[in-house]
Amino acid sequence: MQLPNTLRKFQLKSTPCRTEVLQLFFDNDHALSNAFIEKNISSSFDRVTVYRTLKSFEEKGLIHKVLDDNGITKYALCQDCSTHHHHHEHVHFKCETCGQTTCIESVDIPEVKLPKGYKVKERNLLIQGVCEQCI
Amino acid sequence: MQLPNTLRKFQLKSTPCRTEVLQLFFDNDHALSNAFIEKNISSSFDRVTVYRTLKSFEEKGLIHKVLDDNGITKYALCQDCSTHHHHHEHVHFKCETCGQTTCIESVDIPEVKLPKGYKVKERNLLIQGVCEQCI
DNA sequence: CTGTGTGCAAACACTTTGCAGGTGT
DNA sequence: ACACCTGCAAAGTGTTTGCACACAG
Repeated sequence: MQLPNTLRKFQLKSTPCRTEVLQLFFDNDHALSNAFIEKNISSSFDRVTVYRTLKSFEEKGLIHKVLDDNGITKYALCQDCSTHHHHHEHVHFKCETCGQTTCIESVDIPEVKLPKGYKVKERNLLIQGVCEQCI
Repeated sequence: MQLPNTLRKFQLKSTPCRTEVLQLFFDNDHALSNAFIEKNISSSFDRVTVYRTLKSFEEKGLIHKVLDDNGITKYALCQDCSTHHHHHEHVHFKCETCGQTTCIESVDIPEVKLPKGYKVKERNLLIQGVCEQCI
């Protein structure tokens, strides 16, 4: 019963697809791609529906895009978006072996001093390497 | 005469396409995408040839991939690859207005302490905002 | 001469758009 | 009841592959 509540909190209608996608986000502690969701979702939804689900989740601030080194888009839950007003400036780690990207919530992106004239809006730090499980 | 020399230095045969692509990298101080090269190259080469040119440049260490927030791949010259053995851990800045991604060579990525168990291989810091010209 | 670069056609992968019909509130 | 979510088909965009020919060293 938590899923529909969360959806409602973000002004999203509660539907089967949305509930199951959200469930996946809760069950996995790494960033999810459209392809991953298609493969791992219990019911089968249209590829397009999943794309649209992710897009509306993002628009409402429930998830955020996570940078990836290859071209595919991944999303992760905004842990504290509701409280901290879109704070997701933590480090992301991508394992070269298993391909999973995890949010390292405990590590903030350090302050960076840019030359004059740059107006900073968003910062993304992606670290690549091998994760605990794959070593 | 500098272009063929550079190519030779990286064990790349000197051809018209390669020379002109390399020229573009020298003329522009921002990261280049395949599309940009196609549009701005003087002679006209096949889209595929440009892809392959970029790929071989990267393999030989002449250019490196630059992260981008949307899916398209961009490359930039490895300024010191020859001397510092693949050192391109500087900050990248992408302007939301003009879309250009520039390497901020002067700013290194600060040290980050990850939790135990992560083996770090590569680090990418992408800062988004508005650049000097677009403010 | 030989390995490799190039062009063309086609395939592939990921994502978006349009529209008709179904569903949540 | 109405807005909006969903599925299907199709198109769009970025990238890769296969093959025959051309070219640099």
